[in-house]
Amino acid sequence: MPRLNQKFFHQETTKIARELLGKVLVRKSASGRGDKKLSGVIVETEAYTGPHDLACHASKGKTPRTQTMFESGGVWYVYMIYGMYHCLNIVTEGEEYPAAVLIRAIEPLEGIEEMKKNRKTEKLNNLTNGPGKLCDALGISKKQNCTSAISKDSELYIEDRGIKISPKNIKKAKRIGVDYAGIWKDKPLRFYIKDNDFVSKKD
DNA sequence: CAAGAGATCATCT
DNA sequence: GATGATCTCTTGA
Repeated sequence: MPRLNQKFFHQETTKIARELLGKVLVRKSASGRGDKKLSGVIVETEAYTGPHDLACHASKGKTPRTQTMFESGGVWYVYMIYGMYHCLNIVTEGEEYPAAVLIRAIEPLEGIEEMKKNRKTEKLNNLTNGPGKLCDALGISKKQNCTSAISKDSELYIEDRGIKISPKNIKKAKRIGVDYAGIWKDKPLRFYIKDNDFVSKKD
């Protein structure tokens, strides 16, 4: 299966956010006994489009936390929020241009039993339907911050398995939880697959 | 079902 | 010292 490469992540951020729908997020971990492979189809994303975007962490400038966003597109940006959850983003566009796409929800594909263990629930539709939940299910933490999504030995990457999402079935909406962002809070920069059960919030 | 509160800490002022 | 790109649980209709 072809992995998304640097060329893909150097496109415009909103385009990437849309095109990530239907792609497959793959988490390989060599921890414990034997290799584990966890994966799911990306069904919801949000674009954080650059230094001018007041919802984007990097709009406050380059700091120890946001410097990951200034890397060349194709590395993971993982941060902790509310003291207890992690959010997974893929950095986009060129070096020194801070932008990223937040992966908000996936539909579980492989490793579902492992995800249930990680999440301590049996409910399939409560495993990965939110940014904090999917990090929990896939065992993602700040260890993955600033690691590559495109290098050969990456434990976390995105595949194109040929799933095509028709533009008709892509919904646009305002982003979640960014009410502080002035005129940027209502911009339609959230994308999700219409009628998918694993989307975190619908309008 | 909706609304509200509490959890809990890295980050920046 | 305040706050957040969230989630879960409790309460009450």
